[in-house]
Amino acid sequence: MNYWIIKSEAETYSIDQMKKDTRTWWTGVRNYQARNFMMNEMKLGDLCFFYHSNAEPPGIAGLVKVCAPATPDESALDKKSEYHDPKATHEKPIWHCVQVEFVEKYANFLSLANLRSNVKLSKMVLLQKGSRLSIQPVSSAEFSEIIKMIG
DNA sequence: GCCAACGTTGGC
DNA sequence: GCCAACGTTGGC
Repeated sequence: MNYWIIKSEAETYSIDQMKKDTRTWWTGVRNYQARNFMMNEMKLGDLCFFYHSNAEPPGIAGLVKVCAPATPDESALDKKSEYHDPKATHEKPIWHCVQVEFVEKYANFLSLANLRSNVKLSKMVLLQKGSRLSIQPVSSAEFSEIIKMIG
């Protein structure tokens, strides 16, 4: 089992919307490193912290799990989508995404500032300077430490 | 709203 | 293949 953090702008797609939808394809990722995590490393059942970026405050809002493996991201092929990529074709879709399923919304929202205050998490990808990757790996030690903080 | 950090693009 | 210019991310 691997662990992840997936970011979403709270204004665009929040944990509340995730809860309402139950399941959603994680479309719109247009970064190769993040895509490669979804295509090559995310496994069914992997747990992902749901992170609100560009939020006030930013932080971990809940938990989801991978419920379907990566398939072509339809939004890249859809001319009307804001995520449309003119270089993507049905033969070479370029972008792929997994489906995730709602697990939990945390009663104790865990802010970025709070995460930074824990020295055990200082190596986390999320907390490195200039780290903007929208899908990031989380070690099992980091995962259990965060679960402990959420309580 | 600012701006540092990062990824991508495209000229050469 | 280099690298300047540009667009985006995301914390503050």
